[in-house]
Amino acid sequence: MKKVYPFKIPKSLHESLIVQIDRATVLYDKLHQHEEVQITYVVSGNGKLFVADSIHNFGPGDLFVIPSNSPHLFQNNIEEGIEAHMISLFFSGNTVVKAFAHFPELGNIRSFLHELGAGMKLSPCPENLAEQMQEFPSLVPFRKFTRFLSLLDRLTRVSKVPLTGFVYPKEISHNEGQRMRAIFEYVTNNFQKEISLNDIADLAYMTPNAFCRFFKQRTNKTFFQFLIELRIEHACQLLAQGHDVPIGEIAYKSGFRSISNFNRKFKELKGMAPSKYYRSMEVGTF
DNA sequence: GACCCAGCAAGCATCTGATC
DNA sequence: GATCAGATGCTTGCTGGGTC
Repeated sequence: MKKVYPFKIPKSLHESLIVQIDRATVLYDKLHQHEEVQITYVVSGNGKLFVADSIHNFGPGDLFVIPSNSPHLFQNNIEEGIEAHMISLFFSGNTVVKAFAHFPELGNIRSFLHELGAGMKLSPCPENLAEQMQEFPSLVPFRKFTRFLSLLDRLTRVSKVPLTGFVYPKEISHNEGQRMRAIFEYVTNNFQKEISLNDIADLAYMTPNAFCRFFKQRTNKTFFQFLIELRIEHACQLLAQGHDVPIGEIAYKSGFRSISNFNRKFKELKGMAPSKYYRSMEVGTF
């Protein structure tokens, strides 16, 4: 098995803020974590973002704030062949909180970073924030820093959607990381097929019972809860694409073998039936 | 008539607590 | 991390009602 995390953001001695542009059809495809807080704006591309115990669809105009040491992975939708274009900022949350400690004027930003635990999503991101993110790569260091302050200030005032209900308490060990990565990789590549607990436990070199415990301890949800969420997110993507595909076919393509079970799970997670979700996408209420 | 959705019951897979 | 037993809850298949 290949070696992966923990990830280290390359940073020079003269920079506290890293701006990174990613342009690729296949993004960095390993579940990873790093000490730096990550703010990512999606210019183009779409796919799935895995953060800790949660899965989110991403698309153009979305902005994500991923907290320190939160395991995550952006997976671009290769089937559509659209290149993903993302602009990301990385910075040490602890350093910023400490540096701002003596400036009462920055109290709101300090509290914001302190309470960032679950991360956040802005979908779609307000236009002024989107413009700010796209300007970052062309700014000189000083302007980059002042713009960064302004960005954080704006983020404290927008309405946010938390990314996850589970805050990772610590860094994952290397062995645990390899296991979790193998599990995520297998599931994301095979969720449309039937996956048994035995299959996935074998993959982790564990008994089914030990695997259930291992997975729950590290994600705060059962393996099948995770799998169902992944399948429902995929179904949402298919529904959002329109094309008048029957609900039954979408259920099948998302890995469900029974429409009634698909309907039930969909409603549990999205609060509405699949057909209602499809209609709401058509009239643009999302 | 076709499709979608929800309710129900049975069987089975999965989860959990206790213990080693 | 493994084993065991009991509890829990998930899946499946069937049915009937609603909507277009």
